[in-house]
Amino acid sequence: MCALKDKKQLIISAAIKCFAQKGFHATSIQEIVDTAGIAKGSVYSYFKSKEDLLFVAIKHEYDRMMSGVLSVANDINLTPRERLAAQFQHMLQVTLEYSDFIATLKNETDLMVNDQMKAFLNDMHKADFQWYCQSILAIYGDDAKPYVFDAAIIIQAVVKHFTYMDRVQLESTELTRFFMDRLDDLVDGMIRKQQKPILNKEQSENNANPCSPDTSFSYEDSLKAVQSIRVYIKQSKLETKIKTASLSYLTVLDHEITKDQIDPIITTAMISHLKSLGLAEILINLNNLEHYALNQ
Amino acid sequence: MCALKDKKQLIISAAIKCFAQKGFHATSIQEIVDTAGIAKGSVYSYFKSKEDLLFVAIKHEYDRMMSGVLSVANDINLTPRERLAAQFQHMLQVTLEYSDFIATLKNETDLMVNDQMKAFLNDMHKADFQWYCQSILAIYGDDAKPYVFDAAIIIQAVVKHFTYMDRVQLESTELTRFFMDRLDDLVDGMIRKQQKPILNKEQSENNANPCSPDTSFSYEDSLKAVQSIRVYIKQSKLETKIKTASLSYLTVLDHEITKDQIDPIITTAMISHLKSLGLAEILINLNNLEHYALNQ
Amino acid sequence: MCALKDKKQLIISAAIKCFAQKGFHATSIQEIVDTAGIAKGSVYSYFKSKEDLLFVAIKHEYDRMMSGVLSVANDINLTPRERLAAQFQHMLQVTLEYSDFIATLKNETDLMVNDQMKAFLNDMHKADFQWYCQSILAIYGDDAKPYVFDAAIIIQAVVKHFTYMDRVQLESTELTRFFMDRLDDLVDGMIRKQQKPILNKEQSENNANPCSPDTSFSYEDSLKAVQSIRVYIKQSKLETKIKTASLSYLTVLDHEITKDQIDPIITTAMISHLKSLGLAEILINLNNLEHYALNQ
Amino acid sequence: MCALKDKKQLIISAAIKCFAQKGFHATSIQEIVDTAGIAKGSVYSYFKSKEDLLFVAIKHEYDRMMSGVLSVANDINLTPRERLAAQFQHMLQVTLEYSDFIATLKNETDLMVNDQMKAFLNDMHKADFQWYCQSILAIYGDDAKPYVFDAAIIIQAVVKHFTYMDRVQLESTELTRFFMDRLDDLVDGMIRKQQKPILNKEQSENNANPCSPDTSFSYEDSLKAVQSIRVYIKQSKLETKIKTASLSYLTVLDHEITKDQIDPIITTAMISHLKSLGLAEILINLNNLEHYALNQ
DNA sequence: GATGAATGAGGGTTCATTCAT
DNA sequence: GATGAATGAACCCTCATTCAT
Repeated sequence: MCALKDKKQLIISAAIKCFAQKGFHATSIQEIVDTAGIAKGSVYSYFKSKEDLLFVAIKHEYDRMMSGVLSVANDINLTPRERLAAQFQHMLQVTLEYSDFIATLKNETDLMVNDQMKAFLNDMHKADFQWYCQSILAIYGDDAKPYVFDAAIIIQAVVKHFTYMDRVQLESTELTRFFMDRLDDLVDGMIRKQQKPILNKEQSENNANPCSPDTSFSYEDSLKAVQSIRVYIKQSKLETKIKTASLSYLTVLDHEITKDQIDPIITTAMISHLKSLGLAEILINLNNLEHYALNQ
Repeated sequence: MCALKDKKQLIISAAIKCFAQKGFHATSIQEIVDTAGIAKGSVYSYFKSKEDLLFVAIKHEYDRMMSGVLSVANDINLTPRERLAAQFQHMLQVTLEYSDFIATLKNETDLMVNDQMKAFLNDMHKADFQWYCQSILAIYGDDAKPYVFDAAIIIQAVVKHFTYMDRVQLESTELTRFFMDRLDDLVDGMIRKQQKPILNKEQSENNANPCSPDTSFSYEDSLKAVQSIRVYIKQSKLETKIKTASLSYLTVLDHEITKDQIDPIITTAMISHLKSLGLAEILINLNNLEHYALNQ
Repeated sequence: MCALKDKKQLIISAAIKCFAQKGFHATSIQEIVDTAGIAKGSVYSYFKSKEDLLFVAIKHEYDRMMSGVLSVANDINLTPRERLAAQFQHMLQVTLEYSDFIATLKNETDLMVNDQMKAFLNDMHKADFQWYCQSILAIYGDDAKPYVFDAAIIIQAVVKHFTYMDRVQLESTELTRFFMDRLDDLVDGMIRKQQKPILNKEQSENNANPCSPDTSFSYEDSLKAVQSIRVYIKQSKLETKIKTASLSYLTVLDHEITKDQIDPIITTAMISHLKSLGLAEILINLNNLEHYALNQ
Repeated sequence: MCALKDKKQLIISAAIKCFAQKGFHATSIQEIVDTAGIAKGSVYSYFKSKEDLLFVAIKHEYDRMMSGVLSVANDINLTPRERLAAQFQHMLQVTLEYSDFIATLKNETDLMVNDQMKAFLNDMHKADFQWYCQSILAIYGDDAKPYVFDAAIIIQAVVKHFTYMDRVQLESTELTRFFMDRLDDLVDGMIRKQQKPILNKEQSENNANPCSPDTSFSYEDSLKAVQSIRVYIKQSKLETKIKTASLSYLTVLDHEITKDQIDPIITTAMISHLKSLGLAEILINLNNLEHYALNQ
């Protein structure tokens, strides 16, 4: 009964371990199945392809790790400061358990095998960043408001750096205290100095964005992008009504792009509608289209 | 002669550009030569293999970038604080020029194709970190001494994070001011709070060390390592004198390892001599031997 | 200089020979390269895929064979009867030379690996049939007009059967005489009996039609078909003007299909335009769309 | 018992349907079981292998179709002409019911997966042809005798062509009348013109023969063939009496082959006896032996 | 008897590397 | 020195077949 789940998890664990050691592209399916101790063909009972295995594995490990982290981080009996500290502490504690997953994540470019992965990694970074922003605002109040992004990006960088430092065994309680102290130092300093912040909202959203719009996006690329989105939507399981509407928006988009003069209002509106579908798989293409359309 | 150099540089640039976009393993030689506009066979006139191309390209771009950075950073007319600021500023300014190189570096695991690359990346990180340590000590004096590593690792993390944030165009003067201010905030806070530092020298040396000594290094492994080094040195193009001396050191090392009681002084001395040859290819084996010998 | 052409021809010959012996799907690339005496990878220098190799090989052999057949068949110094006889004779004479190609063609279903192949085989059959129709009309005059299709399909069947009868060595002059005599017998009999013919124009067009419109074509299929055509046209090398226009027609088609009531006039017009592009690759989809649209 | 039969028939029907659509090699067991709505393993309860499934399915469908065709065709109350007409008509009427089977047969090469299949398809063609020969002789009398093979091969070609023309719905009564009329035209013409016929008995036997005896059959091959037949008979489920007799015949055959002078009478007799066992599996070997023995 | 997860040989394809021109 | 056709190892993936349940 549980055999299926177990085997899938077995493959995921083996894959994550291999990806951590050699990266996605340098890892062969053979190495994964050898690690898992199963036959080559079995992988394809559970995953459509090597790419799919990567995506499912990353997503699954992320969810597994986050479920623990968030349960602690969202404890409503804690003050915001205690909550952030709790989150730090928990994350540091599970670092070892998820060391392979974390090591796998270090190879951004290598993991971006398709738009789905790009969108997922992007979402991960953004969610991470936003949580820091919220925490900082809650802890330090309105005085810190202008510096939320500046502080968040620093703390994100530091935490990432420490979790990526493999094999170093640091005591998590002390390290948590250290992070909180440094955050205090930073925010206090920022508020005291009252200088212009480095990052505004928009810039911060590009933070560590592994799929920020491709500036070399061409006319042909945009046509392909529309096409690709159309295909995705058509085969999606959206309500018929929404699907039809979305396809209409796409047609409009197509017309706009083909025109000599792109109307930014219409284009933005259409893209906005499509973004609101919440389909991570097409997000990157929408971003690219948006960037292309607004810079013609 | 110059034509040769030009072509080599052309290939390196094309390779770095491709590696930046897709990673090392996902980039084919064909893509590189297409980008460079040359024939496939030509790559092998200048580089032994794809791995060699990666190594030479990374090293070359690193040297090129560093020559600029260091020339500014080592300006003796500046105070230590001004020097660090100058280094920040310069690094931020050249970020765009070296964006492909920087993007290539983001994929640590993907780049570690052999011991040579591992050793080189490790050295890069260490040199970086040590420069920050020295700067901090020089700027903040003895009060900061206990916190040098803590501060250095944070500032390293932050700078790396910002340089890796691609395409975000921030004004370098402001950003430099920002980095310096944050460093002030952090070091001031650390000194004021007078808490126990997080990192000691040893731990800091493992910082972001992608090829720290393999702790599972066995007796057999160490024998193999010595043998492997011996082979490498024999076929190397070192001066005869130096080569002979090095092989003698190796013989001593071999004896030590085989003994029941390894003499740390002798062992360290031999390894130190061998490290001073500057042969990146044997560095990792030397590190592993060192770790093994000192932990018996 | 000719090496490239030679090698391509070598691969084609080997492939056709293998396909003739075992069929397309049962033939591995390894067998083909063993037959050709080259390395596996070389196939992919000349052909995109095994499917592409099949298509190019069939098309190439067909053209090669037809160039000879047609040059004889179109000799304007001959009477229609002599022309048909000349065509028979020539075809029988080259049967041996092209025996592998002819044997390959016996496996209709096995060869229909994609729409391109389906369309090509269909076109082959149709061209064949039409040539017989024209010849019969030219030889026997208006009296034979009602029976053109009936006679043509019989003679086509017989010729095909004899060319497919491998290993039987029949004298081509006698066989040609035989074919002409039998055709005389048949047409004379038909005219004499003055019965209703079996085939009308429409039915005859379905003769051995391996890709007549798929009657189970669904709404989703039609959307996919439009999509597929759009992709094909976009990546085609049509003039920009024509491409743009074609894409507009497609958009209109898309709208029509999505509507509750499909307008047959508009739909037919759009499909007609697209058919006139002469792109064999999209022909089958257009046929399917036409059939679907007109039967809603 | 009946459930078993039903399931076997279910698998056969599903298999034939799939083979018709995509051919044997391009059809996977998975597709067949999906079509049948059963589990993958079940196929192997009823069939030894995919090849066996093909063979049994083809044979089964052929028998099923022929039982109907023959029951009509052998009606002794009809004149020979009425009998042939009845056979035509019946065949045309069941064309739809057996359309998948007929479509499957179109791919001769694809179906020839082993000697068993080759022999079976060959036998099918021969039986077909011989029935036409007999019918023609019975209808047109001795005048037609020289032209029996010529007429039969034409009518076989035409009927095959029409049955292979899928989806064309022609009225079977009219088509039967058409076939009979055309046969009249052809035979009348042949008798009237009194020319030398194209095919003699021997040539006609090669008609569409997909597995005529292997002319390169060697002495060693013939020994192997006898051995192979012996093994097959030993493990067969023949009556003990028949089995013993058959093995004796084989021993005689063995002796003959080993002799310097093979006695054609004895050899032919032995082979004839063995052929009469009706074991398709050994037929091809018997044919090869016969060919070898009679050409020494 | 029925099932479908597991197996691994073998398929098509890619690509680093070589070498004759 | 420059070229790119040729090579074949190794990749990802499919699928006929087996077997424990």
